[in-house]
Amino acid sequence: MKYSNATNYALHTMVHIMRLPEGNTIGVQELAEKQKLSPTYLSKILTKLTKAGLIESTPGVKGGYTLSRFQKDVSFLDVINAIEGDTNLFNCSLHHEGCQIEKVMRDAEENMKEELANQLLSGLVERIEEQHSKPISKEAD
Amino acid sequence: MKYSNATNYALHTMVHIMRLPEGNTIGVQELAEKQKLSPTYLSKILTKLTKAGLIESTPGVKGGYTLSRFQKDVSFLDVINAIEGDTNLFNCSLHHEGCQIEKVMRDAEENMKEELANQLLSGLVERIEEQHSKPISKEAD
DNA sequence: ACATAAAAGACTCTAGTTATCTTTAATTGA
DNA sequence: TCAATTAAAGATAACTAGAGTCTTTTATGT
Repeated sequence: MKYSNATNYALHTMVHIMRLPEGNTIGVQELAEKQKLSPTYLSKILTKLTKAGLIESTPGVKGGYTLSRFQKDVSFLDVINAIEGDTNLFNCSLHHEGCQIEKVMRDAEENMKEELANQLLSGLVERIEEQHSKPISKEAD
Repeated sequence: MKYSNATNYALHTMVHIMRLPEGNTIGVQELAEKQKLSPTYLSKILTKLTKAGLIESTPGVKGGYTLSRFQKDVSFLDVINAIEGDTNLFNCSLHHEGCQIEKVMRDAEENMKEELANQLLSGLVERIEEQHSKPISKEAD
């Protein structure tokens, strides 16, 4: 029971794209290098993010990826759902209605998701840039 | 990304054991029947619960499983940790220190685990028995 | 010692994740 | 219009974790 690597990469990639100068696009090649992934693999992740409307893609010579002009406030949950899909962590094995166990599990899960929905990538980026502007610090996002 | 079936079975099994008359033991055969599992498979789950100290086991003729005399207040998280192990849902793929993404993910996860730690099986059992004492209700725990 | 029941070990099967490689489709610029 | 570029899609392979079975061993009570 772990979040997939893809979700991990997706979050880092989103941060990377958000830190680009306004309006800039970036290709999968360059993004892949930073995380030491094969471009084709990262490409699939980027396609998912695109389909979820978190970023926009344009093929062709001056193409690449950029932030979506529409969805401004992207949350952690948005990214997670884009990659993993919107699913429940727990489903009662007995498939009956009104399972009290399932209810408790779902409530707890909701606590986590609520927090993940409240946490915006914009806030994260702010903290990262702040961190980088401090005296001694390594590249870490 | 889902809780394992084993966790599911473990929770249902714990409820079953807790609902036994005080001091009673129950064998893996009978427990397995209720959930339509093979005894050997459920046995592994029960062994994990035993090693975690949530239940006690005695082999031999009048043996079986019973609640632990020591750990009285078993939480959902206790059961989950017994089966899945105490691990994190998210580990930064870049393996660097102070990853802000990891921090957010861990905080959110903590929200869920806190709730799971607060939710005791005893409370759950109470609600189930209450549910069963009402006019129209199906067997559902 | 014998019957019973849990524990441990070896093993299979399956599904999902993690990739890679190749082909196709869309866009730009000459 | 044609060539270069870049994303998207498809097929496939390798790996891993989870799910489950079967067999053997260990512990307990009569």
